[in-house]
Order: sequence, then structure tokens, then C-alpha cells
Amino acid sequence: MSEPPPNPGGPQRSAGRDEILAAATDLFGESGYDGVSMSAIAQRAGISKANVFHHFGSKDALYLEVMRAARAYFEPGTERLIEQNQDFGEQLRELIGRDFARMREHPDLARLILREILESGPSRGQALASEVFGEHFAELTGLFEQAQRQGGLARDIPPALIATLAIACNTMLFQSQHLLRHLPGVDFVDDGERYATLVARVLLDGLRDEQKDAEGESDA
Amino acid sequence: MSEPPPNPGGPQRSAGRDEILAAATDLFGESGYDGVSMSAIAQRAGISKANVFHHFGSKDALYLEVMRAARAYFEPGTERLIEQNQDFGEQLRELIGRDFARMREHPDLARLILREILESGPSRGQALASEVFGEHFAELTGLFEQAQRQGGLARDIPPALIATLAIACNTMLFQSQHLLRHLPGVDFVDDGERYATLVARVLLDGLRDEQKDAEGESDA
DNA sequence: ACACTAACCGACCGACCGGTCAGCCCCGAG
DNA sequence: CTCGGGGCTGACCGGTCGGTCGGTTAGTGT
Repeated sequence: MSEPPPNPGGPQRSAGRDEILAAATDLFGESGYDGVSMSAIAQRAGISKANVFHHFGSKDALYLEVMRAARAYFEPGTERLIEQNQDFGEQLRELIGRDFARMREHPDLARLILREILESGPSRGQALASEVFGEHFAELTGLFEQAQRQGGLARDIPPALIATLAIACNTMLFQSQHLLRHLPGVDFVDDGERYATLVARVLLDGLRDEQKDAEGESDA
Repeated sequence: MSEPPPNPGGPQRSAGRDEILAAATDLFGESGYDGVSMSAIAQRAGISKANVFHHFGSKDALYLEVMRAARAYFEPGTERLIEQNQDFGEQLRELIGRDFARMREHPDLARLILREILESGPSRGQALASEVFGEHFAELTGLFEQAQRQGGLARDIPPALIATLAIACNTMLFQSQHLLRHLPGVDFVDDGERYATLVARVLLDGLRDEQKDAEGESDA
């Protein structure tokens, strides 16, 4: 009952490692490790199941390879814009906007990593922290620490908490976008720009009404 | 949905049923839908697998029942404290603190729901929104809307976004606590009180340093 | 005593899982 | 030309999955 690969419109080139990797990334991202069979990956890649085992020794090895690629994609320098002397608020807004846009651009990879975080127990969490996310997180933390030292940022809030919150907002919005979209009053899911602006504004200046809570300063 | 097999139509309760439900809740919470077999549930409940199918027609039906129970647990009035005339900041702090504490108190239930959110596609998301989370979310949104109308809360931020952020911070921290714990500078994971206080403070007053506050930043 | 029924069980089924294996095809080296 | 080896395949394996089946036990109304 095996159908020959019709591959309509697709190039007839030889199916190789990369195609397997791409197919696996798609499927793992959609349905998670347990939700995807090696047969499904092979079928998506247009090759035989045995061939998948030929290139990657086992399902775990393939999954690990996919994760490595995903991590490599999300890792590269995110915070280059910090060096610039622009307003910190603008930096934060752009940082949030970029991160969110990247997630929406590669939803499979994002979900892959999110799932890994959710499903990781105490032991796995430590490995993830030190090997995958540590660098990125430290970079972010350092950024906020620097902003604190330069002034303009409240000093009694741990930089790590700021980084966590910034990531959390993006992650959560992306993660539950299909749910949020149908919730009453939610109209910011599809407008990344507006969302980033609002979140940055909340994080910077808080929710409190400035007009009422007059502490003796005037706004622009 | 039709139920051709011996239909447990009415609310028939038995010790067996409850034990199955408890076992299923534990296991599903730990390992997710695909990660748990009906045999495992039966074994945990101390009965035969066939008996599980006798009480719940299928694995999906059992999972759905577990989800219903989980939802019922997380739903009950969270925002009773709103009526009180205490400071809104204090209300927010307590709300965040309570929600987080409840998550840590029943991690399996929390992970169950979190996973459901993550794994839900566009179609499932709509069902979840309308049937499970809609009520709770609307309650939260209404709370913030009221606070806005009473003054003390910036009016140009959608209440739904505030609700999303409040939930997002808690959810994310809980979800990735095992990872965060090992990240540099993270010392607020295990101290729910301190965490809630800090987050409420950020949400209310923002990150900006009040002493400096002025928008004219100077390069050093 | 009987009939009826829900709760419960051991054994079993087909489907599918991850993984293996012997061998085919193709191509470059000798 | 032969030869060998890697990409690739269909057939197959043991095991587990969700789910079914025939039958037993316990309780209850008559």
C-alpha cells in the first residue's frame, strides 16, 4: 500500500538528510515527540522509513539533531541593538517585537523549544539551562543590568526577573494565541507591532494612571 | 457524541470510578496524553484495564473527564477580593500570589491545562476559549475594566492585555521553574511572596527609575 | 428462589510502534 | 570490465497500544 512519491510540483531531486531533518522539524513541532512516528517522517520526506534509520540511528538521535538545529536558529545574537544610544524604551519595544516576530516566523521551532521547556523535569531543566538557554538569558540579564547601572531603570528589581518577564509575555502570547484570539476583548494577537508597543509601555511605566497618581512630575 | 457501549448516562458514582479518575489525573499531568497508557492507569488505580473501559468508554472520554475536573478545580471564584476597597496594587499582588500558589499546590492540574493550551491548534483553541477559559478570563478582564473606570489605571491599555500579562507571568514562571532555577541571577522562583510582590510592582509602576524619570538621557 | 444489572476480570485482537535485515541500485576507483 | 560501498528499499520482528469479548461476582428488587 505504499504510494510512489508523486511529489506534484516538487523537484525530483534526491531525498537526503536535510529533507528528513526538515520533515522531522515540521512534524515534531506540530505534534511533539510521541505524536510523530518515524513512518510519518519518512512519508513526509518522500523516502522509506528504513532510510531514516540509515541516516539517523534512532528516533531519539533524530529528535536530538532537530533540537540542536532549532537551538542554533534561536541562539544567534539577538541583542545587537543594545549598543546604540537610542532610548531604552525604544530598545525594549524593538526587542519584544523582534522576538515575537521571530516566533511567528518559525512557529514549529518555537513550539519545539516551548514544549521542551514545559516537559523538562528538574534534571532535564538543569541541562537545558546550562547548555541551551544559559547564554541567551545571561545576555539579556546583562543588558538590563547595564541599563540599571546607567540609570533609568529601577534598581530594586532583579535583572533576571525583568528578563523572565520580557520572555514570558512573548512566549505566553505566542503559545496561547489560538486560544486568546477567541477571548473577549483580545484584539492584539495579530498585530505584533501594537502588542510590542503596549507591552513595552506597561513594563516601562506600569499600569497606574499617571494623571491621578501625580508624584510631582509632568509628562511630555 | 454517541455512546453505543454500556452507557454510564447518569451521574453514577463509585469508588472505582473516582480512583480511576485520580490515577488518570496524576498520570496525564505527569506525562501527557500520549505518554500514558490505559494499562498504566488501570495499574495505578489497582483495577483491570477492561474495567477502565467499562467506566469510561474510551481513552479520549477519560481524558476529557479529567480535563473537566481540572477545569472545575481551577475555576472557582478567584476574584472575590475585588469587592473590597483595598488598594488596587495590593489586590493585584494578592491575585498574582494566590494564582501562583495554587499552581504550585497542584502542579499536575496546572501542567494538564498548560499542555492543553500549548497543544491546541486553531480549532481546539476556540473550543477551549468558549467552554473552559472564557468565563475566568472575562471575570479578570472585567476586574481590570472596572479598575480603569474607577481611575488609577491607565485607560489606553486594553484590559484583556492586562489580564493576559498577569496570567502570562505566573504561567511562565511556573512552567519553566525547573529551568529558571539554574539560570544566573534567578533567585525568586521559590519565594512566591517575593515574586508576587515584585511582579505586581512592575506591572503597576513599571521598570523606569522614578528618581531619574526624565526622558532626557545622557551618554556617559 | 429468581432475574436483572453494574462492577469487574483475564484473555485476546488488529493496528501500529521503533527498529532490523538482506539485498537492490548506482557510481567512482581499480 | 570488475568490484565495493553508500544511499535506499520492502519485508519483517517483537512489543505495546487502544479497545473488545465472554464470563464471573456482588448487590438488589420481587
